[in-house]
Amino acid sequence: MQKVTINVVAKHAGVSKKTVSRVLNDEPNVSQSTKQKVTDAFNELGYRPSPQARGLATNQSFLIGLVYDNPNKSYVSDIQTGALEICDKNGYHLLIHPTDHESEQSLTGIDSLITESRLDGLVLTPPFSDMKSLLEMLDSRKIAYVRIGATVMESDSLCVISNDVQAAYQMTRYLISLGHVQIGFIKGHIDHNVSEQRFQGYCSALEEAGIEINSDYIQQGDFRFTSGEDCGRRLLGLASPPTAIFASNDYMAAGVLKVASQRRIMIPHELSVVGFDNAPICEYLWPSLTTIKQPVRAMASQAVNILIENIREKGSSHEKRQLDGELIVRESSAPLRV
Amino acid sequence: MQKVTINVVAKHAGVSKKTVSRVLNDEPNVSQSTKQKVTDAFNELGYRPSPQARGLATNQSFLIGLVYDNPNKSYVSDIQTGALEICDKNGYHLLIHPTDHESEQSLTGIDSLITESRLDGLVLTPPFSDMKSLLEMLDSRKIAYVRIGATVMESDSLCVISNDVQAAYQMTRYLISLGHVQIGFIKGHIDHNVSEQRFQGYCSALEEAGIEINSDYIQQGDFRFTSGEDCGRRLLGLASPPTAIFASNDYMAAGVLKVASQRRIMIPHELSVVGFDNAPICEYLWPSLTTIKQPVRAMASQAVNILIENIREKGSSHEKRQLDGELIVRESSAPLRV
DNA sequence: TTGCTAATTGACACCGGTGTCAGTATGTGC
DNA sequence: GCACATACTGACACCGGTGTCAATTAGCAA
Repeated sequence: MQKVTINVVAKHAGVSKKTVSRVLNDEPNVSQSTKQKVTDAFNELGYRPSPQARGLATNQSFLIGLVYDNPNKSYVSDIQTGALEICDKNGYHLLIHPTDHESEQSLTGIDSLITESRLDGLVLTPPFSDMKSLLEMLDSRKIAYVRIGATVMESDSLCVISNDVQAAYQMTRYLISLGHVQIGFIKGHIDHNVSEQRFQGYCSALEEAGIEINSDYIQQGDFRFTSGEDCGRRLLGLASPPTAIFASNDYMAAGVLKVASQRRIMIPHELSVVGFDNAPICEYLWPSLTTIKQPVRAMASQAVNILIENIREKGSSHEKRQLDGELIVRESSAPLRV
Repeated sequence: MQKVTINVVAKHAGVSKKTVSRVLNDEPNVSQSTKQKVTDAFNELGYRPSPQARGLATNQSFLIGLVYDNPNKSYVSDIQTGALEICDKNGYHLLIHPTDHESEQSLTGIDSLITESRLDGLVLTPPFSDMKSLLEMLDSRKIAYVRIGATVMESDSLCVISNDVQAAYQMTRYLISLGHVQIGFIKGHIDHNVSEQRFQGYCSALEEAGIEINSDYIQQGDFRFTSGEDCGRRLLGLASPPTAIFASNDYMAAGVLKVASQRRIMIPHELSVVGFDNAPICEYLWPSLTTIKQPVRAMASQAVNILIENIREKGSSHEKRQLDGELIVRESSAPLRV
């Protein structure tokens, strides 16, 4: 069984290889009858065009790079799944590129990834979505890219973001609807723009409900488990502690759960604790964690979708899309006990 | 700034493109002076050879596929990290291919991945490592592959495995050393060969210590959180419950923790609970979980290492490697209270 | 039927590298 | 000095597709 090349197909169908190429690419000006002959030959021979040769001729690689630096393995996995789904559908492949965003080499690493692999496009996740030097490099090299979860807007780039303000607002309203008034909040890492957005959602829900914002109830965390413990300890140590705590992510919420458990505080009866992100731990904690599920996977697939569209149309579109999060109620939240 | 091809380099260095190619591939029979000229040209022009063209000429793709179907995102992430590390070092790229091992299409999916992307090699993770139909297909198509965590041995294939028997033995010995004699065990999914291996390790440690194996203490789980709950409930409901429970993975151990917590059983003072795998939840649970850390990442990098070696040497080696796990002691285990 | 436009097809160069092989330069033993 | 092996080097075809452009065929009005 020798290799089935375009020449073999052409001979088999009795046409020139250029005509085979035309059928392959759905080009116009091919008669129905020849098209049929060629298609039959495809099937009979089990022909698969070589992406290498194709790429060499068209200066494409059918490769899309995914850049990330996220310790949250679940997030990365969801992003990959969403991206792959669309890549597969369109005959593209995904090259994953985890890299340390604080390292000097991350930029040159991405640079050489592009030149070496001849990437057709790049998917950026936070914090790369907002990394100015990177965006400038990509712009100057005219590489197509799409930014996921970017907070700094630029008019001429593709972008898919989640509505964190709205999600945090929704969560806070939910807690209020349970009767809570004393609601603590643990902020995320100060460098991450989403931290501010989530805090904003919290604030606007309180304001809307006419609840005064108590600065004692607001603690600065950094998205890590241990910071959740610290902030939880401070909140629960207050003279008049909150009856509900909203942590900006699930790991910090888990930290609060631990502290509460150590102090024999019954959750959710004495205290409601909620998180953000729907990390896998939510289900394995006891009690399981009420949280916001981010449309991570959907964001990734939409991102790749508009990226591929953009590649095909040579950068004509500048689409931006925004997706909403979803409230997932589990065991860690309950109505306020009167 | 036009594209820097091999022709440009050749002109710049004043040699033929073939000579440039020789330097590129470290071929013999190039004089020191020419080599220097060409190398200088490389640097001055920032030349990067096109993998597409190279691949077209040599019938290689410099692409390695990674096949998996594992709901454990942390495991997948570690595998990817380990594999990528070595790929990068050797100028290969990794194509990830998650697929449902129970689906009929998984086999054809892998098949078309190979033909379409012209993969140079494949890394298989469980359960694909032991999927006979897949291995036969790869053998007949003469695709190089390496199996991670395979349990069925075949003499002529590359293989990297972990020593689960030894790890489970080590864990059980640790519990015994704490003074425990009544040690419960929750078996893993009956279809996974590692389940039996872990159970074996448990048994042999007990035997060695002269502790009789009590069949009441052995429960059949399926690696899932809920099965951990069920088995935990049964074990703790015994007239003479165990003082330590060894679950075959961390999720089931988390289930036991939940049940214990609901029953107000103090861990680790009244009951030691240990898991296996070192999943991320170990650190976020309270108390944090004593477990076995599998050398997942190292296994992946070694796998890719021997795979690439094999590709280069045209399948001459049939190496097998075995790596040991590591006991990680956290808060969930303590000496038996007398 | 003729003339003209539009649709269809194929010859051939080219993408950017590598393999083959023949040609030239260099070194060695006599 | 010569014969010969050995070290370098480059011309050219080729990998498997696509782009260009010219040639052929078909369709249709006059």
